[in-house]
Amino acid sequence: MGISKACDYGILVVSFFASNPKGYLKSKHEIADALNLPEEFLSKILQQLVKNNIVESIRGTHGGYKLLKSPSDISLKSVIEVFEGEMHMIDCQDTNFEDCGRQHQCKPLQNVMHRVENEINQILSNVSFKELALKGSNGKI
Amino acid sequence: MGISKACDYGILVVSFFASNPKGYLKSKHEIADALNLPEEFLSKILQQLVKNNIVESIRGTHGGYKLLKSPSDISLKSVIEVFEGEMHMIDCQDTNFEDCGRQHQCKPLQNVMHRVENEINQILSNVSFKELALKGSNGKI
DNA sequence: TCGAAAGTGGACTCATTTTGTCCATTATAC
DNA sequence: GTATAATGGACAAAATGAGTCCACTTTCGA
Repeated sequence: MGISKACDYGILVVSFFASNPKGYLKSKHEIADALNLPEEFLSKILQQLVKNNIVESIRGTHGGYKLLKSPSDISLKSVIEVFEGEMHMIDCQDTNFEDCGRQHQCKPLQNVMHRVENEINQILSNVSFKELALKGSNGKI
Repeated sequence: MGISKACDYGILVVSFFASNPKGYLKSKHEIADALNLPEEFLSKILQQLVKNNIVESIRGTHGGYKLLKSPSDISLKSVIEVFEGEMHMIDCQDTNFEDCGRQHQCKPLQNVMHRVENEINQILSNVSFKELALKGSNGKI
C-alpha cells in the first residue's frame, strides 16, 4: 500500500502550485527545477493533470502550467485518482464469481472491503490542497 | 492504490480459517483446492503468515496449517502488513531532506500524509477477521 | 527403519508496470 | 521567422509481481 512515484510527484506539483498565489504560472522546466524532478517524466505527469482538469496548460513562449481550480477545491483523492485510478482494496470486483472459481466465498469479504474503501475515500476526499500547500514564502524555504 | 494478489490471497486464507472452528487444520494442498489458488504460490503466502505469527505450521504427515490466534484477535491491518509492509502514502520518509534535493519543501506535505496514514491504519485496525469470516456453513457455500 | 506425506526455502522465469528518456510536432509571442 | 514551450508517440531500462521448480527437512505410521 502506497502510491507510485508519478502520483507522489503529482501531489508535490499540485501542492507547489497551491502554495503560490492564484494564477501562478510556471513552465515545466521551472517546476522541474524547483522541485528537483526529472523534467521529461514531469512532462507526462503534467499532461495527466491537464487531461484531468486539475492543471491548465498554456503553450508557446511564456507558456507553462497553472492550477485550474482553487486549492481548496482540489481534494487529495482527486489527484491520487489521476495516477492510481479508483481505489480497489481487492482485485476481484466480480459480481459473478464463476470466473475465480471461488463461487460466492469472497462475497462477504467484498462487503467489508468495500466499506473500508468507502471510509478511506472519505478521508482522502476531506483533505484539500489548501491544507497540503507547502508552507514557507512562495513554497520556497 | 490497492493490494497485491499475494495480500489478497493471504486475506482470503486467513478468512477461510476464521470461518472454520478453532484449531481447524488444513494442508497447503487442501487450502489451494478449497480456495482455487495456485498451490506453490500459496506456499509462499502461508510461509509469510507463519513467519508473522498469524498461522502455525505443522510438518510431516497429517501436518498442515492452522490459525495461531482467535479470528477476533487478528486485524485486517496485521495481515495486510505481512504482505505490503507498513503503509506509507508517500515514498520520502527522510527526516533529512538533502537527499531528494527538495530541502524541507515536503515537510508539511509529510505531516498531512502521516495524519492520513494514521487514519487509514485506524480503520484497518478496527476490522478483525471475526468480521471477515466467510459466511455460510464451514466457509463453503 | 523406511517410505510417504507435508512444510521450507532458494533460485528461477516470465509478464507487466514503473520510471523514465528522446524527439519530432504543434502552438504562441515577439 | 525564430525562439520558447507544451504535446504525444516510441522506446528502453529497471523494478516488481506472480508464479514455478525442486532439492531439502520433518514427521508419521506401517
